[in-house]
Amino acid sequence: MKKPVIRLLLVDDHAVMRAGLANMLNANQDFRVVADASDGDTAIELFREHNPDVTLLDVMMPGVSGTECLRRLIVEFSTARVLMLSSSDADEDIAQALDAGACGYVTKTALPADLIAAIHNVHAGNQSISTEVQRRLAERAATEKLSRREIEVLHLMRRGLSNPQIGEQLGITARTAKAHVAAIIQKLEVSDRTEAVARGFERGFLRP
Amino acid sequence: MKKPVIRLLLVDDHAVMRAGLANMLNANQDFRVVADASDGDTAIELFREHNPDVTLLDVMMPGVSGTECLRRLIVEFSTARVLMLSSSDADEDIAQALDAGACGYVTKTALPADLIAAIHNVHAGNQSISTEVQRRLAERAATEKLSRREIEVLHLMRRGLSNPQIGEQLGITARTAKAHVAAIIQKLEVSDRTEAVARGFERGFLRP
DNA sequence: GCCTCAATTGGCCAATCGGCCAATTGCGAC
DNA sequence: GTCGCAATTGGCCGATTGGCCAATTGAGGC
Repeated sequence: MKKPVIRLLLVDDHAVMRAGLANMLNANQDFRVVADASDGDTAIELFREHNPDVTLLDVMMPGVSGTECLRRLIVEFSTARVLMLSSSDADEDIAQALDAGACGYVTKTALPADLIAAIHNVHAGNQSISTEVQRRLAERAATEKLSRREIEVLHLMRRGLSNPQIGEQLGITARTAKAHVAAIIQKLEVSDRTEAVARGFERGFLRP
Repeated sequence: MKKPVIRLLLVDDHAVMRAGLANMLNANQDFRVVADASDGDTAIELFREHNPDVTLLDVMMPGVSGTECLRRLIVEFSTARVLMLSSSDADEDIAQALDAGACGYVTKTALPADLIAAIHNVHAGNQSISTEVQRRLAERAATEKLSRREIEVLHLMRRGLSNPQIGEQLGITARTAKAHVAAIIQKLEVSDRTEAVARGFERGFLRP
């Protein structure tokens, strides 16, 4: 028994996925799933209780988002090793997760062997980011990112507000709102506000 | 052995999910996963080969969509029993799948026990639709649905085309394109084309 | 302390948008 | 065969949009 068992915490709102993962990982001698949660709050509680070696955390969750949950975990347990699992490959999700301190990012389309390798990697203290994810990150770095205010404006655009309405909502002039919209259109390299919103969904700034 | 084993085909582009499901379902005496596929074409081939009792089919797949795969299966094997598995709860997906002849629709947030019950249901020849899904369907029935042409126009709006450009693309007058856009805005109960596109993403007409 | 960048605001203009009126055609349903 | 609906097109008008010019302020980084 030179290899100690790696104790895992699973966090995913899809119960079927959790059960499936648990089954699969427990079948491997190297792992033992010690707890699983369907939401961020429960996840943090269970982390306190079990102090797992590696946490598998789904990015997309109702309520406390996966990324937000990650942030809170890192604040409380700076040594926590977290591997993000994601069905979304929106670059915004990836960047935010790694920014928040994730040790790795695996999309759910990855092969089981890749996932297992990633867990080992993360447990060993390395980063684990697939080439596909790295490509996405590079693509993102190439394009300008939106400022906080612009994200805010994008959310109002999505709800069908005109420039004057956006201004009113934010307590600024219609003219300024217009400037923000113009900046968004330019940065996202689109031709109008409608395509900007569409791009917002593609990039992960906006959620269905 | 009064209960014959239910032979299953799994179709999901997420390898991790497939492996997990297979593990979980094979652990149950009632089921045996006889094959699994990561895309629609392979799924149809494997169906021909194994003729499974029930097929679990993911809605969201790259290439041939889950719903399209379902349609083809039904054409070739009219008696095929297919249970749709979905991480999306967009009403458009649900309606299309059931329209195409799915025997049931289970979201991935369902409990494993619910999934198992659903498989039994479908195998017995019943429909299996969760109350949550039924609620969504009712909500959808309440609002008007878009015509084929309008869906087409919505896709062009999403790409940032103006009314004249949409007209050109479709070989119709700018004025007609405008009429379609107006119809879309009215049916989706939104205030402009931008919000219409956002709603398109929410409802499932558009994909990130 | 300086410097960059986000946020803010102004005017001007052609193009586009959304809403209102009304009309014809053709296909599938009952 | 008739009904309903989708698709098509027209004109008109006020509001909104996006692009272009330029400027000030304040916060955070080096």
